[in-house]
Amino acid sequence: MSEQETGLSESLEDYLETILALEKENKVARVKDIAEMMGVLRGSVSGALKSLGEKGLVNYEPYSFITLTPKGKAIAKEIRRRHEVIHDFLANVLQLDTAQAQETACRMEHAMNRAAVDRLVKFIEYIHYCPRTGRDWIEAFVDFYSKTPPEPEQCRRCLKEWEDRRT
Amino acid sequence: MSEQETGLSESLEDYLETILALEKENKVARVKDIAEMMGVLRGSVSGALKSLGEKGLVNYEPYSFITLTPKGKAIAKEIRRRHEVIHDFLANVLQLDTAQAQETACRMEHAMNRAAVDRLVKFIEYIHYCPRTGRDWIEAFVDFYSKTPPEPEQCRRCLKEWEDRRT
DNA sequence: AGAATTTGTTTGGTACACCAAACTTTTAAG
DNA sequence: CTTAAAAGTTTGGTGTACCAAACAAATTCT
Repeated sequence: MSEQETGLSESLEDYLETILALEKENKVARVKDIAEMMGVLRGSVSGALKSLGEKGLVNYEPYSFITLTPKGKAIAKEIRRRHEVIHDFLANVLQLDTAQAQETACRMEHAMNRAAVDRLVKFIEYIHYCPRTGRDWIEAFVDFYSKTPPEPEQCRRCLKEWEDRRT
Repeated sequence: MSEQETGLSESLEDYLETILALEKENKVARVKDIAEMMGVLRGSVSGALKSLGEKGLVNYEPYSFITLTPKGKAIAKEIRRRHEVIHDFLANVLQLDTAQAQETACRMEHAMNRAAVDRLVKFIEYIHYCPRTGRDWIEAFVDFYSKTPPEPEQCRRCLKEWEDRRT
């Protein structure tokens, strides 16, 4: 269970994402670093790599360095993109703190497929694109969730502007 | 792995949610109905119920009808709330079709904790609360993602209104 | 009530994902 | 170049979640 378009388990998706990050950081991923970054033991990594190797997603010979195959890299990048988009939404729209956003994005990235993430991208773009929204709009949102209820004063003003505009 | 504040696996969270739905629909949950609704065999349900029983979340004696304990019901309602909020966002804000929204919400409900869902609620409220957003704003969003790029005409007008308003 | 059907349980087995720890290979130091 | 350390692998074991199918209890039908 719990795949999402990739046909991979959440766990294997996480391995690919981690390997992609390490490939960029160093040139190559080492078992030890994967293990550390994911908080598992080295033995678990070996098992996962064997599985990813059989699926043609990593180039893996025992005791060799690890790199992603083109197919593996494509999936890894897709997962990373999901993560980044979701994190952006959580941190910059919902204004969750970075740690929360990071953690939650890690879980959500396995739950949303391409179509959903694409739509979320459009949504975020839209917020920043339409001039009546943008930065100010997010700030108003912060106001909205931090003060309950919102100030009637400001609401009346906003509502009047709204009326003016549409007549 | 893969719990979220409840200390339960995704699977057990799903069982609770299903039992809650069946309790409302009928008076009581039957193993057969749980199995059908979740797409598993009856044997799997028995196992899950034993586990939920030991955790004090369902009242369960072999061959008896199944009801949630207060503790179980509280968790089930929390999960259901997450599902509903997320579905609302996906369907009515992102405008994903119902099936997509339903499916994705089913997975996301295990990935978002209370704080994140609460903030999402605030966000949705905000969209519908502030008069400069609301229904019209979602419609403009639909425009935004269906036509690419958006019509410059409408943008100029919108931008002018924006300028007028802030001076 | 007694047989047939439905519903629920149990058992044995699979797959996944991990750990612990023994083991092997590679790398680094002396 | 030999040995110590580090890195990687393997094996056996755990827990979860499921299926398949034999089994038991409860319902329903007659």
